[in-house]
Amino acid sequence: PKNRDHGDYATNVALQLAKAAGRPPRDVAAILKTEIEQQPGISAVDIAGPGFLNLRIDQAAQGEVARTVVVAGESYGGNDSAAGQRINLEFVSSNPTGPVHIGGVRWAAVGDALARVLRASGADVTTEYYFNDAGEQIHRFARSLYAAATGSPTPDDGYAGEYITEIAAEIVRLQPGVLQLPDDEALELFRRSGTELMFAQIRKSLDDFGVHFDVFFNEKTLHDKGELDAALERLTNQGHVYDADGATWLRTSDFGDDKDRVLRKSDGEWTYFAADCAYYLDKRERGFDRVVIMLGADHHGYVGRYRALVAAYGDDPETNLEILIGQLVNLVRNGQPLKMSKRAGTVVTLEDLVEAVGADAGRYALARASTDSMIDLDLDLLARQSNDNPVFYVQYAHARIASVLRNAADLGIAIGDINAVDVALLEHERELDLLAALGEFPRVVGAAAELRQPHRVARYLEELAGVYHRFYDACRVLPRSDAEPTEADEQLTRARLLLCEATRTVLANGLQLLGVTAPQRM
RNA sequence: GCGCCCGUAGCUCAGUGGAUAGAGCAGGUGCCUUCUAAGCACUUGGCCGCAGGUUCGAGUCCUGCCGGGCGCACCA
Repeated sequence: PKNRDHGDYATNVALQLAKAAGRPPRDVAAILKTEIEQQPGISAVDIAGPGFLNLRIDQAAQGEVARTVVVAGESYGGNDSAAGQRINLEFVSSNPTGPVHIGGVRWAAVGDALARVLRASGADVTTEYYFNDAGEQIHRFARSLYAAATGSPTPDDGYAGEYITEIAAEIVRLQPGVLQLPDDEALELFRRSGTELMFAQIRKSLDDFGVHFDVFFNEKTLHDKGELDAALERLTNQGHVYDADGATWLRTSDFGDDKDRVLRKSDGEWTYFAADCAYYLDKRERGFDRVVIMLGADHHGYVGRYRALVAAYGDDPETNLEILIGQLVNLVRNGQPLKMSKRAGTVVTLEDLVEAVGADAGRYALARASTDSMIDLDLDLLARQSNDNPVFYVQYAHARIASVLRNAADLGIAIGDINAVDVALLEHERELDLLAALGEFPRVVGAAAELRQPHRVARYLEELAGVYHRFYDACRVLPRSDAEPTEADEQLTRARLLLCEATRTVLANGLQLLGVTAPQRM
């Protein structure tokens, strides 16, 4: 309950059951009260208001949370809310024609945190990055590199920017003869080497951000292995493909899409969507029963066709597919919106963000917001390293505890035999608040996994950090230098040290789920 | 025109149909002669966009409207 006057735990289950039971809520509550009162660890059950059940648990049972947390250690927070699910989680997947820009960064932070939260909740997760290294945009990329290498102007439909000239120069350095080759051969070499160098740069920047994908999947392999043909054949056999205007179409409108989609254009080229069809099938054949794709709001129009292609295969879009749409990131500097323009050189990349504010501040700022809301990222604010960014509030709590534990060790004070600690001594209001908060963690992680909302973990950590700071302020852990502790004092010290270690564990585990470091000192 | 997301304190945002709507920042007043003051305590600040509806109960669900963002290709 929000209000501790309503007990240590509260439930509205009697209100929920009243209709089905055909009895007034308070009558249902009375029946439950009798049952619950007999359970071990329960000290009181009260019926309140329209039929809430407010439970109080024994002091000792409350304190056991601290011991449970410390014994579980790094595994505390684990739960089974997503147990047994085989999930392929695709995110970022920005084109290998340039660095990961700020839009993709949000998914890197949120997607990676979601993967961690799902794993902690029992899911078998493979994270995947899809490189669109086939098709027209790669040819543009190659032409842009070639132009840059020869000092020609950027093609009208090409890519500009410093990274193009840098990569072009790198290719010329590695392949000194490239400019003497015939045009088509040179272009092919720029395409191949350019995408490889771009891959490497993208992987490096993600790596520096602490995001490590299990699989980097190249679209080109779908083409090379004939998987588009196989997908087309399968969809044709299912009876959902037709020819019109010289093109080959998938009748997605049969499955709720706005209009049918072209698989193969009248010029014989595959569409991007055809590759999507093959890619989905590839994932399914690799054994994933749930294909999860995170997309920016600027791509939400694809949801309909994705669902339709899944249905066209005979799969169930409700269970086999999940598309998570996240709103876009606005870049702000000094409170003014920053327009990104490749020509003006104001493109902000993942590398820029890490360089400007560090991976911790960047990841936390992105991961603490609900993906349903647009966020403004103020680079100056983040770089200031003040408590404008709540990450420092949380990290500070961790560092503060680490300091207490260091001091305890210096004084020769140890928790000792963990089973001998008398956790019933933890009875101060601030201690009980802290114990209650610690006990919530597994449920928070489970909910974050189920709802695909890793930001819940961040918000929880901010709450927990606050509860700890208030505990720290009210409850002295270590003896003062001028004190002569009694045996009772020493027992309380050990119990509080255990509570500190438990809190430190949860803060560290939570930060780990967000891919943020838990510092020993600040 | 159609579709998705948002509208909660001065600002940025939490809030899984429950009890008196929260946090950070900003503003005000205090607290370091002993474990980290990147902290704590107290305080100022709310027609939860508007109007209906469902419900024992709505910031939360439904409908309509207003305002903002994004999207509606044989592009990628």
